[in-house]
Amino acid sequence: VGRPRDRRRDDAIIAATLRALADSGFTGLSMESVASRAGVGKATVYRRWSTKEALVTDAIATLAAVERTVSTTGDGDGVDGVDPEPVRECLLATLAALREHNERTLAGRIMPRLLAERESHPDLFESYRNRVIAPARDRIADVLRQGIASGELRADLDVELATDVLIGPIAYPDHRSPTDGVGCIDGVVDTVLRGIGQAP
Amino acid sequence: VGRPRDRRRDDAIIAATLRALADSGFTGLSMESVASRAGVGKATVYRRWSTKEALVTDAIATLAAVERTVSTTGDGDGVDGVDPEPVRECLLATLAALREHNERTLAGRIMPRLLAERESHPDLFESYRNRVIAPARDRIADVLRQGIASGELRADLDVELATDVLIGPIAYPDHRSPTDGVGCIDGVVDTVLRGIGQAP
Amino acid sequence: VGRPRDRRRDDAIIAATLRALADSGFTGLSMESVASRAGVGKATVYRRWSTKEALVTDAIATLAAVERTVSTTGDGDGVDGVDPEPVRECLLATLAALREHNERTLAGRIMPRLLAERESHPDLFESYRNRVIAPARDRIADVLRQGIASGELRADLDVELATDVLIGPIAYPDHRSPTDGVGCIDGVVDTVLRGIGQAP
Amino acid sequence: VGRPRDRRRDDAIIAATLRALADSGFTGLSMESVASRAGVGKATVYRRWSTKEALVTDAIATLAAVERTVSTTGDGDGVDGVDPEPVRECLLATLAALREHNERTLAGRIMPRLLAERESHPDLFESYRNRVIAPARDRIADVLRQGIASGELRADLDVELATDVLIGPIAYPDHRSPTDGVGCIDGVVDTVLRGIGQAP
DNA sequence: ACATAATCGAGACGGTACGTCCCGTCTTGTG
DNA sequence: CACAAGACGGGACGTACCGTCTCGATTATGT
Repeated sequence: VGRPRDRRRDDAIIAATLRALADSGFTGLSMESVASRAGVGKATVYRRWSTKEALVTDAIATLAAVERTVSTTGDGDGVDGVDPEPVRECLLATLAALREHNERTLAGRIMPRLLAERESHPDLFESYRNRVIAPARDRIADVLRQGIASGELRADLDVELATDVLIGPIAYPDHRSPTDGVGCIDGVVDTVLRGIGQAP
Repeated sequence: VGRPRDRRRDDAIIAATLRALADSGFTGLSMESVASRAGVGKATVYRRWSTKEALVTDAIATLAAVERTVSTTGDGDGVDGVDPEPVRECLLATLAALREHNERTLAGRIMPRLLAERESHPDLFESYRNRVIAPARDRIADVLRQGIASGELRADLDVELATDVLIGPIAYPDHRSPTDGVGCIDGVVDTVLRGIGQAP
Repeated sequence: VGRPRDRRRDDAIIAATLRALADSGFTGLSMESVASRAGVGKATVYRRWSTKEALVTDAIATLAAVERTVSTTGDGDGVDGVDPEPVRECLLATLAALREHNERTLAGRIMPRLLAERESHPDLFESYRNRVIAPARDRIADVLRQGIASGELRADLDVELATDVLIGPIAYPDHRSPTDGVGCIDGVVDTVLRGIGQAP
Repeated sequence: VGRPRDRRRDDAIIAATLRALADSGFTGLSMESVASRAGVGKATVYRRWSTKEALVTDAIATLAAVERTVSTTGDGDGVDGVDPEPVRECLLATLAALREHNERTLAGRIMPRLLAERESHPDLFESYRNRVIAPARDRIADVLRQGIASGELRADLDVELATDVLIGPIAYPDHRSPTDGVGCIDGVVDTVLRGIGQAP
């Protein structure tokens, strides 16, 4: 009995939390700013999440993982062999999707915040890793495993290591000088595919 | 005329600033905490740096770049052929030195802080990039160029791209799951050297 | 709309202000000490009075004037003549009431503070004069005018001057040596009544 | 041995102390402001007076008492009777001299400061009383005693009480409304001389 | 219909952190 | 040594912000 809670407030608060997290990080985030951004009274926030940790944890849990690229799903057998370089194309498509997802959603801006506060709040980054990073790495690893199966990639390939070197320039685009930078996906893929060593 | 300033205070304040920056980031850093960490009155800090920006900028400027590894300097011709794989060894040594420098000094803990606040304070991250990141990338690029000259590496290698894929797992070790993790330098170098594609 | 202000805080703040004013004067008074004395947060004080001047001005305005002595009111005609020396008795009662009021309330301790800072803050002293001093002088002047009307006092008496000489030892009891001092009301009244000159 | 102290600094410091005392009172006075007003380094002040109390005490001790009025000295017998009202004239001259001295020197501005802080620093006010107030009262009392001796004043006069009522309007001129005010010495003297009561 | 009870926005409230300012102590170089 | 200039640590105060609380208004629900 009594006035029921308005479910739309939940969504507004979560969205406001993600925006505040992207703008200020966990420490800089305050329940007051979340309430203000959501156009909601402070009591309405505290009635649902009693602590900042609980609120942010739930907000991170809603971060959608990158959607599975259509081209990687479906086949994998390559019985017809219509595509001469399916692995290279799949990698390019997957990495481009990751980059686009990173730049479009708040996840790309939230990650460095959580990474910076990993020492003081390791659980938050861990939650982010499971929700966003792990699925993204899985997309790449899937392509790599597919390539191994099809014989295009080395059989002794360490998938995790290869994922590391492929995802690095995507996940941390700020590492290079800003003048260079964008649109290097093709170069990264080719560099890693062929290797930098002189062919024997 | 008057009592001269004590130069030791400058050093103590800069050191305290770096520690505070590593612990709290730029926004979370307060002049009061710096003074307290340095065992110094607040007026002593403000007498030298009137704003937080000026103090942090100067502090970042003192961050020592990683020292040039001895093995990369010296020779490079390899005329006698005593070293069968000089490029691989040089890369391993350089990357290990970078990782060690990252973990030992505060630079490794300061970087994610500055990266997280790059949107609001791009100049600070830019300063850090020039002071720490650029020299570190130069170490790797030097080795790569040396390898190209000696014929061990492809002549058409894009040095910047190769640096990206090599430095990624070192600069951002937290990207992988913590259970995996450490000591993958050999794997990264070998993966990039040989390439992941099936040898033709 | 919103939570309404608690009126009891106003009273507590005003009372604390008067105490602080008596203890430290206007310059020495700080909003922080007022808040502390009132058992109130600083924001609660600033929400009501944005400046120290406004707060102290309002506090002084609440200083109650000395209440009108009962014996001076009421009659004045003296038709029955039952009281052979009504003016002397009335003066004694009035001056005693003033002294008692001065010593009991904070007004007596606040006055020298405001007087000392009259140069820098003349408005505060002026407010005090209107609230406390003027009513007190009026009590005496009333008695004097009544005495003139009844024929007990000189018709050509300058009421203001007579008030001056009568109120002086009451308002500034510290002027005399502390060893002498107290309880001289009778002497003052008789001295002023009879004059110090040899009767003609 | 060594450089001797400059005696002129002592005078400058004392003068600066009195000015600071008049402007800010004892609590508001700081050694720094004294040194600044005196055009002297802080160490020069502390070399001579180690505490603020010692400095202010010495400064008050230098406050000159009001000089004895010429008309009160000299004769006093009045055997020839050339002066029909010597007491009235002497009182007027003495009170005028006191008022002039009060307004001209810093003593008049220092007194309310010390009076306001009498509770916290009774010794300072006591020192001031002995140095300034007591001599001033003595000037009046001398005239009164002379008048008693000459028969012009009542033989049973309480000199202290009469001094109280006479000096009040001079010592505390701010008690009256500022619109009235100045030049009331004649009125005060006549009022006290003749008394306010109807002549019998 | 309508009383009930919980939700909701607004804002008061106490507490805390921080930058500014000021003071007394000290440490220089100069006379 | 005296003297000024000024560095130094410490502390007080006003500002701003946050989490908790209290209010009046609103809104479904159950009788």
